[in-house]
Amino acid sequence: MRIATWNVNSVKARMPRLLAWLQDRQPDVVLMQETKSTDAAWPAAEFAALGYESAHYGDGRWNGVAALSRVGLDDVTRALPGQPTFDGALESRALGVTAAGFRLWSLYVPNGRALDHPHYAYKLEFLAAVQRQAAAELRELPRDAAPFALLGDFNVAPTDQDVWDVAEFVGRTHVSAPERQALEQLAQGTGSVESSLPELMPRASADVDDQRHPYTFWEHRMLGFPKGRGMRIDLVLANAAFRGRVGDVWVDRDARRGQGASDHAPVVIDLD
DNA sequence: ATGTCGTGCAAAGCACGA
Repeated sequence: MRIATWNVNSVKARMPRLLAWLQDRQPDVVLMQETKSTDAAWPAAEFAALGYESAHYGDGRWNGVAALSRVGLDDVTRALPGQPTFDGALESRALGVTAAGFRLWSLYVPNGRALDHPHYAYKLEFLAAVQRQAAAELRELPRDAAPFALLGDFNVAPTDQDVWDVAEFVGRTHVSAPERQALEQLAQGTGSVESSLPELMPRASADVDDQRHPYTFWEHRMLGFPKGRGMRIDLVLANAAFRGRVGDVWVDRDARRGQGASDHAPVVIDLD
């Protein structure tokens, strides 16, 4: 069983590489973020041709979350109960699905923009809503027997080692104490620390700058990838039932290379 | 600090978000 999470930064623009990647990597389940698609424009038929059912929840121009599965796709939940709005709008940033008995959430956490920006408060409120929903769903699970995970673009670097130069981030979002505390609360709420811990990543590419802290995102701007200026912000938070089945977690850096790449690389989880 | 992308609108240039 292979589960992946990937911020594709427009499904339309990524389609050629995405289809090739599915055929090459053969994931069973893929959680996507930033599809930038409407439900009407979602290319379900092209995914179906490769054997994937899909569910999509999208605004159109911004956001958009989705799930592909070739092992069943049920109990689709669009948005978090009590999810905060921004400028009065409910944004498509959360999609819950059940696949092969795995309860999974595809999450695109708000960026925050700046510490004094309303988007930052929105980000913290969103993380609190994730926490409430995770806690509610975990209470329903039979004695932690069912695997549960929160996957996606959290827009938070868990530690100082998860950004290319911490000095660049002083006073900025993604590294602030409240964001990291919200992430830590989430980790506690799932009965787990992150699954994408360094010791679980033996298959990280040989040319990774720091294999203990593989990045998942490099800005398109400023030649972020060629210069190695990355961040680890695409995360997997999982309960014990999920963690107990994890054989390997790795960042697919090849998907970040070359023309037509998203600014995020997929995080791939191989389970027994 | 911002060299790149992607989108939508309404028009091939800009505003916005990241």
